[in-house]
Amino acid sequence: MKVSALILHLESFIPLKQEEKDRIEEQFVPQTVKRKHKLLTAGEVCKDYFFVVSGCFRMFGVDDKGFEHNIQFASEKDWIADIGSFYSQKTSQLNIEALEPSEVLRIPQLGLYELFNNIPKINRIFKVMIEYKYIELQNRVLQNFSSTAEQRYLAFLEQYPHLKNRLPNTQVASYLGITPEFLSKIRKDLRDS
Amino acid sequence: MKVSALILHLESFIPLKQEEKDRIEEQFVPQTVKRKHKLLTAGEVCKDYFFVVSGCFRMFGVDDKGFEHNIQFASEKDWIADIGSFYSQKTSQLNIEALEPSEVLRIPQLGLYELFNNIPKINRIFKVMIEYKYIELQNRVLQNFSSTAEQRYLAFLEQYPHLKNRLPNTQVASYLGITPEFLSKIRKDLRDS
DNA sequence: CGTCTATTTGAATGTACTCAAAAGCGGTGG
DNA sequence: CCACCGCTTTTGAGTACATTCAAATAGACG
Repeated sequence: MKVSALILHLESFIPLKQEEKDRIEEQFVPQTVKRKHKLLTAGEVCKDYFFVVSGCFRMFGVDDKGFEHNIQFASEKDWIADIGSFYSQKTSQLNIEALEPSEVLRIPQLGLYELFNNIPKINRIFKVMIEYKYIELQNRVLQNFSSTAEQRYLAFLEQYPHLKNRLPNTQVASYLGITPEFLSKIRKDLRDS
Repeated sequence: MKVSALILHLESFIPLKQEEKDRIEEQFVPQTVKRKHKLLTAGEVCKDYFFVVSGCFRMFGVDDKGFEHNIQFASEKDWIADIGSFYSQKTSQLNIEALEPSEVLRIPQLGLYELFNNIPKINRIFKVMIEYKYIELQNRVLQNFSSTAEQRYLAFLEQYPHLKNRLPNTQVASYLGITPEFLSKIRKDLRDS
């Protein structure tokens, strides 16, 4: 049952009453996503928040030269949405795309607001979740400034061991902010040493 | 009165009852901070959250070569803390330092938790605040990947006009992730063109 | 007024990118 | 089961963006 993964995840933050669980389950819609299919396309408004039950996604932007830059990956038990677009209901500059066949639980804006208004715990859980994500991003900014591409690659392997054998290197390179060619050279150097 | 700046700021998110305002004011301690004085030093635990009433701060990390990297600035009506350290009560790797003579309102961990537990609105306000900061950071990551130092400098000037004539260029360079020398060359090129 | 810090400038260097091309790998259809 | 296609990975040569180091100049604060 897909929804149980979500409830399990939420309860790892704060235990929920049965009545609360029921109300939460009501708002989520299960969805199967094919590889390369997009949950969000730049130019659209991000109307839903997604909880990843299985599979893997990337969120990326495209610069003026047409190059894609991965901002984050999301796999099992992770959340993904362009929260800037979601809360403002302005068009998004970002894309969310499945890197594998995946299953998600989708909650539309109104459904989530319903939960925020009626279940205070959900507010607290979402506050804590975004705090974690904020800390992660902050570390990433700091790391991008203070270390070489090779050090960042090694740090990525340590921090996301469950992703390293699952993603093509071109996706990892895009996440690290380097070209696939350069990542290939880094990997060669690491093998040789 | 220092505290009124805080209440005004909070009410820009959600209106508060007089009773709530009183409870909030109780928890904050006004503090004057001299230039170059630190609110947080790497190696300590971040025990307080700060609201900046006047002045300006930088938060920075130091890499293994001893170079400082500015993660964020905080001036009037902004909040600053190493939230990773604050919530986990583990030692921080970051420093928070006044760039100008400043005034802050300090709230200790217990005081903030008291507010979180007794005033649900405060939870929602802090959730929204961190969401804004998250979006800002995300844009910064994307920009660092997709544009040159010159473009990032121009974007910085546009995004933080109130800071541009207030900060030494070495601080701006550290925020942009470049050397002061290179920023100087960028500024020269912009003047010449 | 002196000291300390910030800014500018230049030459040599390094890290990562561009472009091009070849080799590898996995899946699909005949 | 093999051949082919698309996509990823590797390799190399030349280049660009940004750094390092050093030194001169300018500014700011006490």
